[in-house]
Order: sequence, then structure tokens, then C-alpha cells
Amino acid sequence: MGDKYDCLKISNQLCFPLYACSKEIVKRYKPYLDPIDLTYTQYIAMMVIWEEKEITVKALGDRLFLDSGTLTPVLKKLEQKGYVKRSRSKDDERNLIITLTKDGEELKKQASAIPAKMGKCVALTPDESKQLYGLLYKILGSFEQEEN
Amino acid sequence: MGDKYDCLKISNQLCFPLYACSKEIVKRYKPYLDPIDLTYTQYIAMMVIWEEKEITVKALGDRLFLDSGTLTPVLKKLEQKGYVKRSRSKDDERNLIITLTKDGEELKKQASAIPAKMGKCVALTPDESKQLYGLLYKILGSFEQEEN
DNA sequence: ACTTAAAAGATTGTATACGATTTAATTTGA
DNA sequence: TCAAATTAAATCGTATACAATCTTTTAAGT
Repeated sequence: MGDKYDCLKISNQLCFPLYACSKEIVKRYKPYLDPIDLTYTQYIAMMVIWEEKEITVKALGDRLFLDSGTLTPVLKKLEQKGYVKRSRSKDDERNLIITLTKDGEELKKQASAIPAKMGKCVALTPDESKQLYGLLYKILGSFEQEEN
Repeated sequence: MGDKYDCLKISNQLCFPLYACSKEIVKRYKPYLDPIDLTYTQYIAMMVIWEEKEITVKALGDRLFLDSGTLTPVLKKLEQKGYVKRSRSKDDERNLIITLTKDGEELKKQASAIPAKMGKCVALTPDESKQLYGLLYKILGSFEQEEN
């Protein structure tokens, strides 16, 4: 047992369970997001917008690790649904400012029940969840350092 | 501090760092996968095929948490690149059997250097990596249970 | 045997992701 | 001050993902 290609076994990878776990959990948001007509990507964008009230696409992208190629269509969709408004900054016309509409603010109330429901779908103890959270942010933190 | 919408803050989510971390790490495979003309999805498919020598699309999908909607185009691409052969099973014509070609087998040698290179990009100690691995598979395991 | 159900892939439609390029606005530096 | 570099979004092309549906083949039950 253990030949020189063991390193290529899927069960010896760290990235794969990360990739699979992420997808499987995102998939499980669907039953809760469908009723409020949001996809997962739209949902995490809304989370930041709910928190910030007003944010540029650039800043939103930094928070979500997404670029304008992904965010532009997502934000246009959210605008079309009536949850946000997109307008250029007066100070710097390069910046597109995303602001919350009244409907977008309303949506927050409905969404607030989701995290608790999703919590139950992850089979970890509170302590393990905290551990996992810490490890993931340790990795993410190291990536932000990279961009020195 | 701490209003009733804190649960909606992105920094209080467990899924988000999972999602972001997965994407960021997958992105970092690119410099190593480009030279052998594989995407990450093609790479993990090849990993299972290297290990099994011969596998159905269904079984491959179970291993990778992917369905035929995703795998069909990926496997056609890999066939087109000359790394695998796709042929129906004689026993059961519903099954599509994926087998490795000589080129596909050759590719394994070149790929074998990748895991070590990628290991360096994750800023965790060996112990932390093991912990993370364990937590992720605990979650994935619970999902497999679900399909009772 | 024969109808019905189940299973495996393929297909279609929608929504990401991301690299690369383009466009427009702003900053920098000689 | 003004050409060159930088920055922010948008756009384009390619490659996933996944739900839903369709087709073909096999299995089950009577």
C-alpha cells in the first residue's frame, strides 16, 4: 500500500472536501432562499448591503471575494427585483454605489430566520463549528496578506 | 452592539468562509493546472479515474458530488483532449464507462507534482490541516447519511 | 409477457465564476 | 499641465453547477 501516486488520491486532498462541502451546503440554502427569490450569491451580496446600507461594487467584491465580472450581473438582477439601486458616485464617477431600497430593507426581516434554520443542517457541535470557522479564516487571512 | 439582525452578518456565517476559501484555493490551482491543460473540475475527475482505472459516470458523480449535467460536458472535454475514452457498458447499456487512455495515464506523472506545490499555499500547520480535513468530512459524512 | 417503475445519461435553461480586454474617469509624475 | 499609469465597472468568452426534463434501458410486480 502507498505508492508514489498516493498524493493524487482524492481522499488525500484538502481542497476537495472544502470544494464539495461548500457546494453541498450552498445547495441546502435553496429551500430557504427560493421563497424570497434569492440565489446564494444574491443572498450573500444582500447580507453585506444590509450591513453597510451603501457600498461600492469594488468594496462589495473585496468582502465577497468576487470581481465585477460576477457582481455586475448579480447586482443588475437585484436591482431588477427591486431590492437595490445602482448609481454612480458624484465624487468619483468610476464608482458604482449600491444602495438599499425599501423593499430591500423589508426583505431583511424575512431573511433573518434563515441562519438559524441552516445552522441545523451542519452536523457539528458549536465547538467544532468555531474551530472550523477559525481554520477557514486563518486560510483566508493568509490570502489577504498575499496581496501585499 | 448586537442587534436582532446580527445573525445576518456575513462574519457570523459558517458557510461563507467555506465558500470563499474553496473558491480561492481552487483559483490557486490554475498556474499548476494550466501547463497540463486541465481545469480544476477536470483535474478532480482525472484523480478518481487515475485511481479507479475504469468507472461509470454515476459512480464518478457519487465520488465528486457532481451530477451528469455537470459531468457529461467535462468528460466529453477530457475525451476530446485524449485523456479518457467513453463507451457504453455491454452489461447494462445505461452505464457509460470511462476508461483511461495511454495519454491519460501519462498525464498522471506530470500531475503528481501538483499536490506538494499546492500544500504550500495553505497556511495551516499539518495538525491544523488534519483538523480541518476531519471537520469537513464529518459534515460531508452527515450529508451522505441524509440520503437514507 | 407486459405494464409500470426505476435508473443512468444527456439535454436545456439559468446563474454563477473568472480571466482577459475594454471603456471611462481619476491620479501621478516629469 | 498633460501624457502615462492606475482604477472601477462593464463586457466577452469559457467552464462549471444544478434543477428539471427527456430518452433509453433495465428491473419489478402481477
